[in-house]
Amino acid sequence: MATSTAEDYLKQILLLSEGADGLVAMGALATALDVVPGTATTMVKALAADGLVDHQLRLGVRLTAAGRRVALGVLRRHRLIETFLVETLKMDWTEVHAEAEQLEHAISDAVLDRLDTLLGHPATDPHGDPIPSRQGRLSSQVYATLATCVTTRPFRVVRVTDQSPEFLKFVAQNDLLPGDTLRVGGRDLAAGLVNVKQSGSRTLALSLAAAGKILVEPAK
Amino acid sequence: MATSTAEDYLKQILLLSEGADGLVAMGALATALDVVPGTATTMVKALAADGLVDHQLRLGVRLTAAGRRVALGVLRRHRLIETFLVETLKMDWTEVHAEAEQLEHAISDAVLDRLDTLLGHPATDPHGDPIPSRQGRLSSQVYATLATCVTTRPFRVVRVTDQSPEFLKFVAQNDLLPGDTLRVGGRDLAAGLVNVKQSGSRTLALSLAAAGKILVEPAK
DNA sequence: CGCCTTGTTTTGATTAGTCAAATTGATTTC
DNA sequence: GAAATCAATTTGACTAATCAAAACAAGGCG
Repeated sequence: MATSTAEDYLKQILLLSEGADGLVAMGALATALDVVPGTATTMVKALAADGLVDHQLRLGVRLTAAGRRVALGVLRRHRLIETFLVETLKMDWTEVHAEAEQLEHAISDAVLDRLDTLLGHPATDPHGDPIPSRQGRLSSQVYATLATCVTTRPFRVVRVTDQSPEFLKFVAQNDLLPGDTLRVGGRDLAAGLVNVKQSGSRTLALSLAAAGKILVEPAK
Repeated sequence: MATSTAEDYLKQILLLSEGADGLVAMGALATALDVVPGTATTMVKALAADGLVDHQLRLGVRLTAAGRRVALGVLRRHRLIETFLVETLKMDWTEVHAEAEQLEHAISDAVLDRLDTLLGHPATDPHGDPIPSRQGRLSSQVYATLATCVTTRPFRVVRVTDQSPEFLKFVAQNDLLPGDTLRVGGRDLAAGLVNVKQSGSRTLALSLAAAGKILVEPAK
């Protein structure tokens, strides 16, 4: 079992259930995987037969312990590969996601361990996403976002939760990379805008939706 | 087109047609790919329909120019990956073949180019197999083997043409690695044996079949 | 010359993954 | 409380890759 397609389903279920109550809707899963809903239903039934997921008919799906183990393995491979592509091969931050999407299904544990060692056992990938440990432990720290943090103190960006090249490019061009510090000047909820104050008295406006994808922690 | 399976067929046809008159028998292809003959026939017909191979009914198959281009690309990926695994990740010489078999279908040209640069544009992989250039040029130098070389002068191993871990392990344990120098003491054709004299007056006997897999060039 | 062996091709089934479209179930909405 | 809406599931069909086993072609041999 555990074909590359199955791995994709499991990984996606894991990602979509983060934060939520755990049940992932079929529609959301199908959209994320770019298949029609019926296909997702069929595949989820097969995964359920293998004991990798728990399918609540008509309500959604959640990972079993076994499925979660597989999914964390895939996620570890994905994020270590991304880190390798950026750190070692100096590839563009904004494009490694797609590369890793392919490689995560082809790389063996032996190679992965070497990579992990070469990189010094990194805790997060270049986007700030935590890398599951070899034992399948995933740091699930809850961070504030630019949409939710207080305006009274400076913050440092720790993670960007949108892997699309467009968004990542925007982030890079506006100094919102993990590690960059800033402070939220204020929010206009009616207009759905967040004002960010950066170093050098520079100011930047972004939508609440975009702000919610930038996770931060108190600076210093 | 060019699924990962098709890539494997094309690569294998290229490898099997080396040296031979160019026509690869279906049986040999099927054996190399570990499928039944009928499967090879079916797949070859499909590749022929795509203009990647020339199928001579009942006689065999050869690559077209387009097919050769694809096959050389796969071979380049395979051998560069092997080199990377050994040089950069310090993996075991005898096991990287299987790893590369998977990765060669998942790696993009962008990543491959970085790898090539990182490794300093190597001309051969760790087994001494030539790496096709980005333009699809493949050095096809003809070497003597331990089964064919003269006994009057020393030689240096340049290539080992059997990727099985067992054979590679044997090679490594007996100082027959690419770069090692030696001299053929004599041959007993009746018994099918070759006697090799190594540094330190060490002597080693191996079968003609094994000797034929070790390519050499005049030392110094 | 006809038979037999060997290798190749065909045929019919199977598995994994997918889509389009019809159907079903559940929830709002009136 | 029926009707309308929306998501989920089912059904039937398709593609890629494979196998098992039957059918076939071509030489080689008696």
